[in-house]
Amino acid sequence: MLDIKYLRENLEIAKAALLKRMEPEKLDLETIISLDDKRRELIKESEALKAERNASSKSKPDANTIAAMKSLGEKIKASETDLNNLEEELQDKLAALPNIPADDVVAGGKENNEVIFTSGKKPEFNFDFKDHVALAESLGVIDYERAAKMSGSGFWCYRGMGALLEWALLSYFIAYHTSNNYQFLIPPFLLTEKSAYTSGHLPKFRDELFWTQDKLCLNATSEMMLGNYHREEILPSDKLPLKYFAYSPCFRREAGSYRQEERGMVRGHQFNKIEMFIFCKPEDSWNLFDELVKHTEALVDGLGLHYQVSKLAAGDCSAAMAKTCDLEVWLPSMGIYKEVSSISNALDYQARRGHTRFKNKDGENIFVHTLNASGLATSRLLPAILEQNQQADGSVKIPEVLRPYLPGAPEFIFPDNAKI
RNA sequence: GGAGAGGUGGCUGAGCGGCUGAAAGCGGCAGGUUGCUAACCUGUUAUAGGAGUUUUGCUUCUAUCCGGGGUUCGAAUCCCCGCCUCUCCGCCA
Repeated sequence: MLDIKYLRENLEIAKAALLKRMEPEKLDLETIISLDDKRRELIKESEALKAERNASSKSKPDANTIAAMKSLGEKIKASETDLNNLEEELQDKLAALPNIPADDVVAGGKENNEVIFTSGKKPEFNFDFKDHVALAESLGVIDYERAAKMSGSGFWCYRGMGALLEWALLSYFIAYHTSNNYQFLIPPFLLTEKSAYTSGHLPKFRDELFWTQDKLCLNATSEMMLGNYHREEILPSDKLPLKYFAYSPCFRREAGSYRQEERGMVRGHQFNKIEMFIFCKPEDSWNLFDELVKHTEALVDGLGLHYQVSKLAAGDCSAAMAKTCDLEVWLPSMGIYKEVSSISNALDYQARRGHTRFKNKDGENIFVHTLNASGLATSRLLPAILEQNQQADGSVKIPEVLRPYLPGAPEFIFPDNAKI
């Protein structure tokens, strides 16, 4: 959420910046400001009435005063109702505004995304290469059919070497983040509606979430959890920045999104992800943003995959974020790069919603900045590893960093002709 | 799922429907005392939002005792609903 005071004082700057990501006809800051003007008037009015009441309630009033206060009480109630309605309207309008894009974020949508870094080269195959679905089938690492039988479409079951490889990836990430002094959290995988609002995923993604009969929803990214971790807290300033990473499965309905381009594990209802999350002082957030980009790059470099990093245009960043970079791995069978990590700086936008603050030198409570980055989502890495590392004989070379986490530290996965 | 107990400032913990933003203690901060430390003494000590102002300080008002409603001229205090914590019983692939 943006700061109404900031908007009042920097109307033109804010407007210009927001237009980088919004349609002009959808941006109406003037209405918001005038609602706030009205809100201030009502506060003045209602507080004057209350002051009057408080003045005569300091001691026992006489009969006349009691009669007068009775009608005053009704006025107060009416004025409070007006104020509440108005505040709700203002909050809704304010909450619907996206974050102000950072200065170096260009205007427009996806088409203006800019590749800022490329690592490695597209692998070339002098044989008929397979896509990851075919590879997973012949290697016996993923069981799509039985997963569909158990859970319906959009799920898969890791099997044997596939399950071990998935676990190895997670272990590799965990070891990496731990060595960088990020603290490991395994959060609950169900969260309350309030938490989903605070994280900014509601109301927008209501239909994308799975809901339980207890009005809890399944975690769709642990960013939802981590953003709430220090909700309504004043963090000790000497403990900042607080660096966390969390593991969680992520559940998404992905209603109606199936396309040929998203076969296999590229998009599903459940996948594993490790998420980095930082709470920091405002002056540190852009340095930490760069740090997060470096960490995600280092993880993919370690796996030896070809990838690119894109800086997203304003319209393609999620609403809470001032700037986002995506790290995308190359999927040869599709001829495209697919996102495995999204690195974002929310500035104080999320913290304002969650009331996460710290005390600065002058004793003032200031909203922290929050950043998050996947580190990483496995469901597109495994396809990239299978496809980019496939050999002429149908085997797949296992990235060296993962071998220590696999029994016998194997160099290759071979087709499994004995599977049932 | 059933029965009960509870939730008050940074912490412990009082609290009678009105003079209680809230006693007392602890802690924190500033100062004093003091060879040093400890002890002691004095003062100070929440957050948010309005308004004013000689505008970075100060004045003033309002709200906040888990949250939301209600009763009342007036609620930390009484009533209802919810959330959370604890105890006991039941259930538990």
